[in-house]
Amino acid sequence: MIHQSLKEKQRQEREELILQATQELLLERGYYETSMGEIAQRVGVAKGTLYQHFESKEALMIALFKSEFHDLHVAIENIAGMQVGAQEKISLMIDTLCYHLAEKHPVFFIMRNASDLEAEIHEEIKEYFNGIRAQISVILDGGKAEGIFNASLPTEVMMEALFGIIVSRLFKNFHQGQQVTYEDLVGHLKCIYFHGITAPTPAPAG
Amino acid sequence: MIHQSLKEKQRQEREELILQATQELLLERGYYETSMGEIAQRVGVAKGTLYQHFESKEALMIALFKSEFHDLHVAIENIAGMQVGAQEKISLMIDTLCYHLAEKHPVFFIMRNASDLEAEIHEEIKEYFNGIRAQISVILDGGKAEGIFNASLPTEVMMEALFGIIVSRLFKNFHQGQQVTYEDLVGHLKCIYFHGITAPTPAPAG
Amino acid sequence: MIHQSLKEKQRQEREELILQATQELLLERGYYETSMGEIAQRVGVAKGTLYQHFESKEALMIALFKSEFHDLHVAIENIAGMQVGAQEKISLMIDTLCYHLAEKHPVFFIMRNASDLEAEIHEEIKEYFNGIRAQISVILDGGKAEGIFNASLPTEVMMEALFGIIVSRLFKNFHQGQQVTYEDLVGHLKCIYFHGITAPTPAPAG
Amino acid sequence: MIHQSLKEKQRQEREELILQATQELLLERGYYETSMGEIAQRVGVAKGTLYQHFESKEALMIALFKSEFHDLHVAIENIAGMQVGAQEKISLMIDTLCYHLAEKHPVFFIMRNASDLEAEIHEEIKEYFNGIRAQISVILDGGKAEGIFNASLPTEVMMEALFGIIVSRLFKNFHQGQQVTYEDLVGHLKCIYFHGITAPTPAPAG
DNA sequence: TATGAATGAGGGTTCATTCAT
DNA sequence: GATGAATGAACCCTCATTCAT
Repeated sequence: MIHQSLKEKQRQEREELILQATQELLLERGYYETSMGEIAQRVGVAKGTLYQHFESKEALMIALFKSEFHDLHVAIENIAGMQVGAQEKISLMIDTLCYHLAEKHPVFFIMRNASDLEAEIHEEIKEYFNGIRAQISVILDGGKAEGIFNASLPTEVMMEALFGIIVSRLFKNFHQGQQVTYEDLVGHLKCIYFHGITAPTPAPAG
Repeated sequence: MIHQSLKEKQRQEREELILQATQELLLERGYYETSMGEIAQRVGVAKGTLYQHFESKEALMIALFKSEFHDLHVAIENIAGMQVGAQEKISLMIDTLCYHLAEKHPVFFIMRNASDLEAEIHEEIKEYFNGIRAQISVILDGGKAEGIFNASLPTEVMMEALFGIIVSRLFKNFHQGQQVTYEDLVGHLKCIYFHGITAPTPAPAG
Repeated sequence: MIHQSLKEKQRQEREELILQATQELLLERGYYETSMGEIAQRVGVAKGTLYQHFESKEALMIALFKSEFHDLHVAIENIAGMQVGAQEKISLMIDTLCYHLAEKHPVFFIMRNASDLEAEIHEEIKEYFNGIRAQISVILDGGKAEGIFNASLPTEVMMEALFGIIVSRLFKNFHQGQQVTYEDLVGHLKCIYFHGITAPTPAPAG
Repeated sequence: MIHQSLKEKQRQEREELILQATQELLLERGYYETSMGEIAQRVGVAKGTLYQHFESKEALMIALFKSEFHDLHVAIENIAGMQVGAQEKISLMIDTLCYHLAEKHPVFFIMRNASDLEAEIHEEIKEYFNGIRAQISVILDGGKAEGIFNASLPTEVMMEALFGIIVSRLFKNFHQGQQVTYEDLVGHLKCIYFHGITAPTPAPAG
C-alpha cells in the first residue's frame, strides 16, 4: 500500500516535471518548434517515457493547458471570495489574468496555432473561459448595482475590454523598447480601463 | 509590348491568387498546418509553380505580410491626413486597425508562431509597427495638447491600451456566442477607451 | 536556298555556343550541379531553346561528348599519319591525350558519374576508345618490330600504362602544390614510361 | 553492461551494413544516382534509420570515405614498417593502392563529383593523401639513396607516375575485354614503372 | 522558332509514435 | 516501467521537360 502510493507519488512528480519542461520549451520556442525529443531531454528521461504519461504530444499539451487553467481557476476563485469592492476585485483580476495569460501564455499559443488541438479541446476551453467570464460578470454586475460601474455599458463589452488589456501584453515583442515598467504599464492600463483616456472634466466653476 | 504586359498581368494575377489562398489557409489552419502542397492545391496549380513566384514558404509568408501591411499603411496614412479632431482620428484608427489586424489577422499569426520567420523579418515588422505607432503617437499627443486627452497618461500607455482593444478581437473564438454585434462591440470598446468603465460622476447637485 | 543555308548556319552556330557553354559549366560544376537553366542562361537563350537543339540533357551531353571525341580523333589521325619514329609518335600521343582527356576532361566526368548516360552510350564510347587504342596499338607494335620497344611486354599493357600517365592528371587537385610545371611533369612521366624509375645500369666496368 | 555492449554492438553492425550498402550503390550508380531511399531499401531499413546513424547524406559519404581511408592507412603503415628493399616496398604499395583506390574506389567517385562534399572535406582528403604521399616519398628517396632508383627524376614525379598506374584501373570499363588477368596487368605495369617500355639495351657485345 | 511559366516526380530531411529489449 | 532505435508519413524544395503564346 505504502509502496503503491509512493510509486504513485513519484509518478505524479515526474508528470509534473514533464509539464514544467513542456511549458518552458513552449515559451522558448513555440508549439511546432518543440519536439517530444527536446521535452524528454530537458526532463532527463527517454522519449518513450513521455508516452507513458501522456498519450500523445497533443494530449500532453492539453494536460498542460488544463493544469495551467486549474491554477488560474484557483486564483480567480480566491479573488471572487474576497471581501473587497468591485473595482478592487476587477483590478486584482486583471493582475491575475495578466500573469496567467500573458506571462505564462503558452496556453494561448497552443490554442491559436495548433488547429488539431483546437478541434480537440476547443469546446472545453470555451467552457473554461466561460467559467472565468461568469465570475467576472458577477463582479462587474455587482459593481454596476453598487453604482460604481457604468450601467449603460453591456457587461460583456466590459469584459471584452478587460481581456484586451491583458492580451495586449502578448504582443509586447513588437513594441519598441518600453520606457515604462511592466507594473506601471498595467497600472496605467487599469486607469484607462476605469477612466478612459479622455481628460477629466474640470469641476464646473463656482 | 502588349504581349509583355499581358503576360505580366497574368503573372500578377496568379501571384495575387496565391497570396489570397495562402491567407485563407493561414486563417483556417495556421502557419505550420498549411503546407505548400495545400496552397498549390487550393490555387489549382502545381507545387512548383508556387516556387516560381516565391522563393520559399518563408518568402511567400513575408510577401503576404508585406502586402497586407501595405494596405494597412495606406489606410492609416489616409486617416492621418484627415481634417478631423483627435478623438475622431483615433476612433477611425481603431476601426481600421480592427479590420486589418483582427479581421485579416494572419499577419499576426505568422509572426507569433513561426520562429524562423521572426528571425528573418522581425526587425522589419517592428519597423512597420513603429511607423504606425509613430503616427498614432502624433495624434494622441495632439489630443493631449488640445486638452482632449488626459495628459497625465503616458502616450505609450494609451497606445498599448488601444492595441489591446484591437487585439482582443483575435480571441473572439473563445468567447461565447456574442449577443452584441461586432459594430456595437467596437463602439462600446471605444467608449471604454475614451471614458473608462467607471460610472460618470453625477453632476454635483445644486 | 541561301536563306536556308544561312538559317542552317545560324543554327549550327547556336548549337556550337550551347555545347561550349555546357562544357564550361561541366568543368566548373560537374554534371549534376549543372542545370539546363544555367546552360540556357549562359548561352543567353531560353531553356526551351535548348530542347530544340537537343532532345534532353542527356542528349546534349552525348553530343558534347561526341564533339570532343571528334576533335581528339582528328588530332590522333594526324599523329598517326606523321613520318616520325614510334617513340616520337607515342610521345605526341601522350601530349594530345593529356590535353584532350585530362585538360578538357568533362568527357570523363560525364561518363563516370551519370550512369544513365553510361547505359545509353557506353557501347559507343567503348568503340571510340577502341579506335584510339587500335591506332596506338599499331604504333606500339611498330615500335616493337623496330626493336625500339620491349617486345616481351604485351601491347595492351603498354597502352594501359600510357593511359595511366594521362589519367593521373585528373586527380591533380588532390596533390599538394606542385613544384614542377605541367610540361616538366609530362616530360618526366614520358621518361618514366620509356625508361622506368630504375637507375640506369652503369656501363659494365672495363 | 553486457546489455549495453550488446546494443552498442548491434548499432555498430547496422552502421557497418549501411556503409557497405552505400559503397555498393555508389559503385553501381554514383553519388547522385544513389538516393537515401535506395540505400535504406538495400539495407532493409526505413529511411529514417539512416539518419539515426548519419546526420545527412553528406555525413554518410564522409563516414564511408574515412572508413575506407582508414583501412588504406593501416595497410600502408604495415608496408612502411616492413624490412624489405625499396623496390619491394613500392611494389607492395602499388598492389595496396590498386586494391584500395581502384577496386574499392567510391572514395574517388564521391570526391570528384559531389561538389558539396568537396567543399566540406576537400582539405581533409588532401591531408590524408599527403600523408600517404609522404610515406611513399620516404621510400622513394630511400631507394634513390641506395642507388636503386634514378636519382635524376624528381621524387614527386615518380609518385605521380605511380598514381597514374593505379588510377588507370578506374577506367577499365572503357577498355575492351581484357585478355590479360588483373594480376598479370599489375605485374606488367610495375615492370613498366621500374623499367619503362623501352627495349633493354642489349649487353654490349663482349 | 523562341520563350519561360507550369508541371510533378523525386530527393533529402524531420519527428511523432511504436515496440523489442 | 524505462529506454531509445526504428519507422514512415509528410514536408519543403529542385529541376528536366512540356507547351501555350
